[in-house]
Amino acid sequence: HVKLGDNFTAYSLFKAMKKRDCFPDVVTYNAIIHCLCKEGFLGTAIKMFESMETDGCIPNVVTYSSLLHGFLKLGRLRSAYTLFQRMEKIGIKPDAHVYCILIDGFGRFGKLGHALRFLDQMKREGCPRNSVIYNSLIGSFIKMGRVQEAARFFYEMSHNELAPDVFTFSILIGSCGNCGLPNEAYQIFRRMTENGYKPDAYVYTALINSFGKAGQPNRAWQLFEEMKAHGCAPNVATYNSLINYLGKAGQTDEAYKLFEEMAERNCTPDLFTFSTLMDIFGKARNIRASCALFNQLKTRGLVPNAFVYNIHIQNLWRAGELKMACDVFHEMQTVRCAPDAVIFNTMIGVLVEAGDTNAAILLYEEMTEGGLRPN
RNA sequence: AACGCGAUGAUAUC
Repeated sequence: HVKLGDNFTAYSLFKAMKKRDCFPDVVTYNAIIHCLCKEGFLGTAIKMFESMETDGCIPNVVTYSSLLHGFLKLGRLRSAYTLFQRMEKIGIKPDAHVYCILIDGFGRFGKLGHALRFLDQMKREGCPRNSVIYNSLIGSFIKMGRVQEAARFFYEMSHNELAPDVFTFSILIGSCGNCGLPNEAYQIFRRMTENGYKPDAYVYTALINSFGKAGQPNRAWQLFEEMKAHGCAPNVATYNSLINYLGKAGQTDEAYKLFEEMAERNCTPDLFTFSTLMDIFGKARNIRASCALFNQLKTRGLVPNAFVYNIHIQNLWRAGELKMACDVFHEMQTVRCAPDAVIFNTMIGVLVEAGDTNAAILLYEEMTEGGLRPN
C-alpha cells in the first residue's frame, strides 16, 4: 500500500495490527514513518519513531533517513541536523542514501556550504558518491547562480565513473529554460540524444517549457509534435505547460483543444491543468468558461487548493463579482482550505474595491495574526 | 536466515 501511494490504507492496517497485538517490526515502522512523512504528518511520524523502542524495535539507518527526508522537505534544516548528529552519536553510520537526502535537502534551501560539508564527510568516510548526489548538487548550485561550480560537479561525475543520466540532462535543460535560454536548452537536448540518451517526458516537458517561457509557444508546440512522432507520450505536465503558454499568447482555442486532446489520449487533467485553464479564461474575460472549469474539477473528484481558489477569486473580481468573490473566500475556509498570503492579498484588493476598507484592515490583521507575512 | 522499507529532474495564481 505504501508503494502504491495508498498511505491511508497502510496507516489503517498498521493501527489494526497493533490493536490485535501483532507487533510491527523495524521494516513495518519504517514503511509507516515514510508514508507519514510523505503525507506531511511529521508530528505523528516522530511519535511513531519514539514509540518504536517500547515495541522493542531499534531504529535503523532507513528510519533515520525517512525522518531526515521528512524534516528537510519542510525546510526544517535545524531539526534535521540535530537528528543526523543524534544518529551518528548512537553509532549508526550514515550511508549514501542519508547523504543524498542531506545534500539534496540543504542544497534546495540554498545551504550550499552545508551540502559541500556533507559531500566532504562522505569522501572522508569512503562512502561512494552516486549520480543522485551529483544531480542534486548540480541543481542546487545552478539555482543559486553558482554555475561554474555546477559545471565542475558535472565533470567530477565522469571522473568518478558516473555517467550523467536523464535526470542530469533534465536539470540542465530546465535550468536553461528558467534562465530564459531556450536555444541553449535545445543544444543540450541535441547533445544528449546524439550521445544515445533517450529523452523522456520530463526532458521534453522541460524543453517545451523553455520555449514557451521564452515567448515561442509555436516552437514549443512543434517540439511537442516531434515528441509524439518520436514515440514519447506527453504526460499531464507536458500538456499543462503547452496549454499555459498557448493561453498566455492569446491562443485560447488551441489551448482548449489540447485540453480535449488529453481525454482522447487517456491523460488525466490535474489541478495544474484546471488552474492553468481557469487563469487563461479569466484573463481572456471569459468568466463563464472559468467557472465551468472550476465546477468540472470538483465533479471530477479533484479538491481545489489555495492556488485554484485564488485564481477563481481573482477571476470573479475581474468580472466585477465582488460578492461572489467573498463567498468563495468563505467557502474555501468551510472546506478547510487554509488561505495563504496570496489569497489574502487578493481579498484585500477585493474588499478595497468594494469600498469596505474596514473589512480589508480586519483581513490584514487576521492574516498577520495567523502567522502569514504580508509581502 | 532470507525477503519486505529510505534519495535526485518538468507544468499553474498575486
